[in-house]
Amino acid sequence: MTEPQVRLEQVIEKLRQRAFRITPQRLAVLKILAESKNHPSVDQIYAQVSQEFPTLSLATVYKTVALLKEMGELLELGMRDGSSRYDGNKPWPHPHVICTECRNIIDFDELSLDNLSREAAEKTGYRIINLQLDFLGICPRCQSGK
Amino acid sequence: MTEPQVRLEQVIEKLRQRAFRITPQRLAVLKILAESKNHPSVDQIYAQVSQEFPTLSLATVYKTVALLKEMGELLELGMRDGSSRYDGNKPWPHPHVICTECRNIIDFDELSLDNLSREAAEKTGYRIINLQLDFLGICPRCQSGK
DNA sequence: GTATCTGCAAAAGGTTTGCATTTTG
DNA sequence: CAAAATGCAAACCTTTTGCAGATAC
Repeated sequence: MTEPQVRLEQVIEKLRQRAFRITPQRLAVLKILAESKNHPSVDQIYAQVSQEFPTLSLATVYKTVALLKEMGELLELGMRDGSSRYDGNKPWPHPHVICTECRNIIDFDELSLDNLSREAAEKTGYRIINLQLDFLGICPRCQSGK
Repeated sequence: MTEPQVRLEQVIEKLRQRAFRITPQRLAVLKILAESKNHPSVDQIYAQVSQEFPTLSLATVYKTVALLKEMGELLELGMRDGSSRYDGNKPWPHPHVICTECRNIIDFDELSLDNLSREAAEKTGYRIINLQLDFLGICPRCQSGK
């Protein structure tokens, strides 16, 4: 995991390079995402940043997220219900383990996806751009009925 | 791949066992799903069955799909955009390769997911119930600009 | 005959869009 | 000062829900 403040600087630099503006709202959203080990949803980002910026709108969060995604600086985790969760610290594809009860999401880095990707490309002829591997289950905490 | 007519009989039998009714609408939806190698969406199922049953409603297709899912006789493939595609022939988790241009979906059976599942369970303590592995890319046809 | 299923229309829920206003560089 | 970003509200789209009427067993 990249240090949050380092990661934040990286993304700010990328924004500058492409002449996007560093607004206070963006900066606040960026901060949350740079340290996002909990894979927040847009709603969660909004809720957190709102405390600091009461005038912040959901639309702005959505637009910021879309921008970062387009820049390749944000990993979008599409949930099955149509909503998404985000990882702004490690924006490349990696496996996740998702609790279907409490919706907690953790990384599962023991498995590299590069080989799988290459293999799929060879066997199918597709040019593979992206992949998503999700394990769905019940986390230890929810198993114990906490 | 199970022969479509065999698969159809299997599912009908399961429905009978649980005292669900075999309506003409259900039967028509079931037929499409039993031979679904193209991983149809609800809309596509609806469009196809509508030709035979002009009075069919989307809601009925959704309800049938939900029932089969609950019975474990249908695999739901959650797309990132909130929509879903279905496999009624092989209802257990298996990897897919998805074209982001034409939305064509093919199976990628060279890779077994059972070991991955077990490994994730051991390493994380989660009880793994389900998993989804999707490769996203451009199919050969779309690469050639057809 | 009765519990279940169908089909319509309305509601839901996350996300996107249009546009007037504000702000950044 | 010009171009870009914000914030509001309306629009979108797939899926879900409630309910009256129809139907399988």
